[in-house]
Amino acid sequence: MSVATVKYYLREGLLAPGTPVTARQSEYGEEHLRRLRLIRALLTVGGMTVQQARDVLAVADDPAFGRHERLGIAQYMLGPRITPPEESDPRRELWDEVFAELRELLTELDWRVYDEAPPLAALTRAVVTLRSLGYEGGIDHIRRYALAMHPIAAEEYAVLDRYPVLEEAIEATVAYTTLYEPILLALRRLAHEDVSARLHGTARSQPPPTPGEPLSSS
Amino acid sequence: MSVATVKYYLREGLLAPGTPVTARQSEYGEEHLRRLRLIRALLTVGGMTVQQARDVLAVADDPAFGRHERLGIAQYMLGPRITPPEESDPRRELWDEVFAELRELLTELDWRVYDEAPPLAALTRAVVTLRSLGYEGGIDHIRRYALAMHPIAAEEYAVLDRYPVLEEAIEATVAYTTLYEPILLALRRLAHEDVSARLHGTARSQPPPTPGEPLSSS
DNA sequence: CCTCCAAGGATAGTTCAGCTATCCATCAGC
DNA sequence: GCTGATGGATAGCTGAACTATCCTTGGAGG
Repeated sequence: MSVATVKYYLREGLLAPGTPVTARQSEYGEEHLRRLRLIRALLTVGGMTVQQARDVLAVADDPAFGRHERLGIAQYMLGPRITPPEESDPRRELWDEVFAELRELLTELDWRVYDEAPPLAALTRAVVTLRSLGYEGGIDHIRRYALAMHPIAAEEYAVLDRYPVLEEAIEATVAYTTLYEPILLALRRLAHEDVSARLHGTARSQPPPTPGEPLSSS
Repeated sequence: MSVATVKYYLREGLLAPGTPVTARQSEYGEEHLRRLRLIRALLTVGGMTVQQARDVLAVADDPAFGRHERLGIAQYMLGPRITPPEESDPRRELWDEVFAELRELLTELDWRVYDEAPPLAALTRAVVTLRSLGYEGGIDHIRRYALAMHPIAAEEYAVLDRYPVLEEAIEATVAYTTLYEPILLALRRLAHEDVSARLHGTARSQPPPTPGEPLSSS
């Protein structure tokens, strides 16, 4: 990573400035290196924008919040920020309908989440999109997913709760929340591959064509 | 969506040109609209790049492959394309170590996947990153995730197998694979929120601060 | 004490993706 | 024949994430 990039992160507020020893020299410690590694991880593996990373890390660093607030807020900042369509938008009706169904599901599952939770908006949008395309976006599917995810989330939370030092817990929250996402998605796809191979053993008996380049025909 | 954008998608090969009725007029049908909706969904909800969307849709349209190949290849094209570090790269050692562990896990689970499967590279990178940051990237965690995902993947595959018309099945594969990802991730975060609220009921008793704007202090 | 140059800071430039706007030629319809 | 919407090509725009340059400063070697 180049010096210019580090300067850029400093400018953008992702990285705290070192304590200036003199006017022309600042001191950077081990925590700066860790932070830099975390930033790179968020941007590359986590696929976050610099904006998002800044906001998340700002909360993580903000002593104005207590432990659980900081963990919770960090969570809130992590995902994409979806806003519902305008009142006037014709798609709003479908949105409201889906949102109501999802709320009902959450009530049924007895999940204690806020109506304003960003992931709920993201969930609503995804389901709305699926249905708009004419695909199965039924609540039964969602319920199955939800039931599969809950124990995993509980497990993860237990891991996070074991960090005694708040700063480390925050950073761990950010890291786990973000970096386990690609893991989850990759495993889903590997599972697809296995299911596919299992159902029709002959398919893809040879290594599949290399992706990345446009395919031969077409 | 503006006409200019549609032209752009045509140029980029995401959308098949209509059959030219005359030199100054082409005919677009219902399938073009569906394709456009799918493209928008892949780009916005799915978070894909135009490049990726093009490649995936190219396979979906390519009659040179059979049903299962096309489903499989589409899967392969969908995810991010990760390449392992160079042989010379010092991080390569860790990469190989993690990769070997993951292979072993997959063998233990009896999942039939290729060593070259892109999701496997993505998985490896995520685990490598976690460990590089000093976090828990143990195989036991991964196994738990894998066991949770497999039945879900099987269920999804069953849904896809019910599409009789190949073209529809392909498009459905792309749609489901991509659009269920944000659903999965959103549910994981909602589950986190529930677990957190459950463990310390007082935390976040008031609606959390609005994300999107820089917070007050900090 | 003077010079030198590495580090800090500011500013402008670069690259790429994803659009967006303009221009021009064409030809169905009046 | 004239018009004007449409297709096609080309160039421009915007934002994100860097990257390169320049200028300033002040401690260290001489």
